[in-house]
Amino acid sequence: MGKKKETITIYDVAREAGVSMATVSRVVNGNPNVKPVTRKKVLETIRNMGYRPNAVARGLASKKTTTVGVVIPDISSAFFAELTRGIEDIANMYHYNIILCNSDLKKEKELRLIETLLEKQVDGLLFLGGEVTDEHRDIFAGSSVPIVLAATYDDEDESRPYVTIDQVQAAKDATSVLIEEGHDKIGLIGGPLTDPILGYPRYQGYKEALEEKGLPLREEWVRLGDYRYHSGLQSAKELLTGDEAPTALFVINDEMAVGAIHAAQDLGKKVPDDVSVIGFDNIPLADQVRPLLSTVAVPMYDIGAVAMRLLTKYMNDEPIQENQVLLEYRLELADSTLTKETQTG
Amino acid sequence: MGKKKETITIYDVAREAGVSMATVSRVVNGNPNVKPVTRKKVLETIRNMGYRPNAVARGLASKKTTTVGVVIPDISSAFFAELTRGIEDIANMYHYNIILCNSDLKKEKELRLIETLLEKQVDGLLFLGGEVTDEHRDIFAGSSVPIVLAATYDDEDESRPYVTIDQVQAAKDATSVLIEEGHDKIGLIGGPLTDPILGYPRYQGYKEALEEKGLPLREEWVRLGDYRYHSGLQSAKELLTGDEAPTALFVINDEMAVGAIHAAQDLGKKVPDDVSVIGFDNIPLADQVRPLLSTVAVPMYDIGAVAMRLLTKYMNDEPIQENQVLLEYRLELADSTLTKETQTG
DNA sequence: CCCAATTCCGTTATCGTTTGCGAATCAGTT
DNA sequence: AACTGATTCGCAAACGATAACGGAATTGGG
Repeated sequence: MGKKKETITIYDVAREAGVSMATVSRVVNGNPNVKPVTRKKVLETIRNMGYRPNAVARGLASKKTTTVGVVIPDISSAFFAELTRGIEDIANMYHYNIILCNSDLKKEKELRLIETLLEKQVDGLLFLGGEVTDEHRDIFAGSSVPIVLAATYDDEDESRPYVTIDQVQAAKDATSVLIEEGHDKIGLIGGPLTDPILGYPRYQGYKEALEEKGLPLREEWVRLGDYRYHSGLQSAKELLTGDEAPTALFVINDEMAVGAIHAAQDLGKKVPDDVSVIGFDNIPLADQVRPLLSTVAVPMYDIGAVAMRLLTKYMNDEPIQENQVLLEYRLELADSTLTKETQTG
Repeated sequence: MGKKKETITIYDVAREAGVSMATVSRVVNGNPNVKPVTRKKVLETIRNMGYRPNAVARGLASKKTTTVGVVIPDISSAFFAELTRGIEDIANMYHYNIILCNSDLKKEKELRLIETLLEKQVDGLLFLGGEVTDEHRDIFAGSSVPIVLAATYDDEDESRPYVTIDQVQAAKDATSVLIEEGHDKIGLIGGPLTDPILGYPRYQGYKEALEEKGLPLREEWVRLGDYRYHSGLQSAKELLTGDEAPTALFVINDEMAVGAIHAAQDLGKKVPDDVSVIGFDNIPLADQVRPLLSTVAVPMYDIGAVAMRLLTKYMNDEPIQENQVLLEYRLELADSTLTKETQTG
C-alpha cells in the first residue's frame, strides 16, 4: 500500500525552497504578505515534493478544524438521508467536512457521540431529531462551540438555535384536508406520544383539527406505530376492519401511510374512494406508489441546508438576524385523497 | 452559548492532581502502569475540572486520528444510505468516526475530497461506487493510509482491496429467471454503459444470459436510464408500446423497476400476467409497492460493514486472509414475476 | 535486612503547524 | 543621502497531547 519513506513537512519544503517555514505557511494559507516570485517558487517546490499540509497540526495550532459534527437518528431513513444531503452540500460549499454519527435516538449514545465530537474539536455541531434533555443541555453549556438543532427544537431553552417546521400546524392542516373533504370519521396512525419531536406534536395537530371542527376524538380510531411500513400496514388493518371504520386516515409519516394504503387495498377497499389517506414528510416513496400519496411536503433538504448555513454563521461570527427558523411546508395533494389543491403553511 | 473562560489542558489536571502530565495521560488512555489510588485521584480531578482530552493534540502526537474518510456518490440514495449505515455501525463498534463526503460520481470532486481527507490524516479511507482512474491510483499510491473499495473494484489494480458482489453473475441470474419463466422477449432497462460499476456489468450479465440461452439481443428492447424512478417509467413506456413489445423486463435497479411497473399499469397491462418485471438491489421500496417487486437482493448493509471491518484490520495491522471479497446476493422472487423460488449466488 | 526485580511516575523531546513580533529590504520623498 | 512607511520574511514560542527513557518507590525472596 505504497509506504512513503517519511512524511514531508512544511519544514522540508522551506529548506528546499530556501525560505522559512513561516513563508511556506503563508503561501499555503493564501496570506498576501509574500512576494509573487517567492510564492511561485514555494508553490513549485510544494508540487515537486508532493507536500500535503497536515490538517491535524494545523488544527492544533490554529484551533480550527473546519469540521463539524452531525448527530442524526438514522442515516438509512429516507428522511434523514435527504436532510444530511442538505447539510453536506452546504458544508462542502463553505469548506467544512462533516463527521456523521447515528444515534438511533438513544440518549446515552447521543451523549457519548456529542462528547466524542467535542473532543475531536469540531468547529460546530448539528444535532438532529432527538429530544433535548437536561443532560444534553449540560454538555452544550459546558462547551463553547456553536450548536444548532435541526428538525427538532429545545422547548426548555428559549435561546437554542434551531431549524424545523411547525409540526403541530402542519399536522392540523393535513387533518383539516380530510375534514374538508367531508369526512367525519378520521383515524390516526401516529408515533409514540413520548416522542416530543414527531409523535406528540403531530398527534396534537390531529387533535386540534378535530376539536376546532367540533369532531370527537375517538380512541378506537387511533393507533400508534413505529414509523415503519409494516407498522402502518398492521395499524391500518386494525383500524379498517372495525365495526365503524374510519373513512379517512391521517398517517404521520409516509412510510406508514403507504403501508396503510396497502392495508386498505388488501381489505378490498379503494383509495381514495372508500378511504382517503394522507401522509407526512413527502419522501420519494410518496411519488412512487399508486395511488400517488397525498402528504405534507417537508423541505428536508432545506432544513439541513439552512441549519448548516446558520451554523456557518455562528462559526464565522457573522451577524445573525434569525436564529430560530420555522421553514414553510406544503400540502401535496395527490391521488390518495379526493380533493386536489395546494396550500402553503 | 456558554463561553468557558479557557480550555483546561492535561497540564492543568496534572498540577491540580499533584502528578505529572504523563500520569494524567496514562490514566486517560487506560495505561495499567498507574497505582489505583493515583488513578482514582486523577479521575476525580478530571471530573471536577470537567477536563475533556483534545483529540487533535492527541492526533498530532500519536499520529492516529481514529477517524476514517468515506467517499460516497450520494447519501440520499437508499442504496448508499443503507451501505453507509453498515459502515458507521462497524466504525462505531471499533471506536472510529467517519467523515462523510458526497462525490456525485464526479471525478474531480472525488479527487479533491480524497485529498482533503488525507490532509485530515484519516486512519483509513473507504471509497464507494465510483470508477477508479489513474489519477485515483496516483493519490492512493502516494499515501500510506489503507484504502478499501466498497460496492466497486479496481480492474487495473489487482491488489486493491474491495468488497462488492458479482454484478455480472447477479444480472445474469436475474435475466435467467425471466427466461426460465418462459419469456423469450425480454427487455432491459439499464444504466449508462459508461458506468463501469453498475451500468456496464449489469448489461453484460443480461447479454450473457441471453446468449447462453440462444436468445437474440435486440436493441429495440434495450433502454438506458439514469437510475431514477421517472427514467424507469419513461423507458418502460417506450418499450411496452412498441409493436412487438417485450413480455418481461430486467431493470437494473429497483427505483427504475418500480417506475416500469407503473408504466405497465398505466398502459393497462397487468404485472406479472402481461409483463414480468425483475429489479435489482432490494431497497426497502421493493417491499413497499404492489405487486411486490422481484429483485436481486444486494446485501447493502453488509457490503458497508464488511468493508469497514476489513479496513479496521488494515488499520490495526491484523492478519488479513481475504482482502477482496464478493458477498453473496439472493434472488428475491415476489409478485412482479411469475415463478416463486429463492436461489443464492 | 539487603538487593534485585517490578511498578510507578516524572522529564523531556516531539508531532507539524500557526502566528506575533521584530528585522531586513525596498521604494518613494525630501 | 537620509528618512519614512510599506512590504517581506525569519525566529521562536505556542498549541495540547504522546511516549521513550530513566529514576524513585515498592515489593519479594533468601
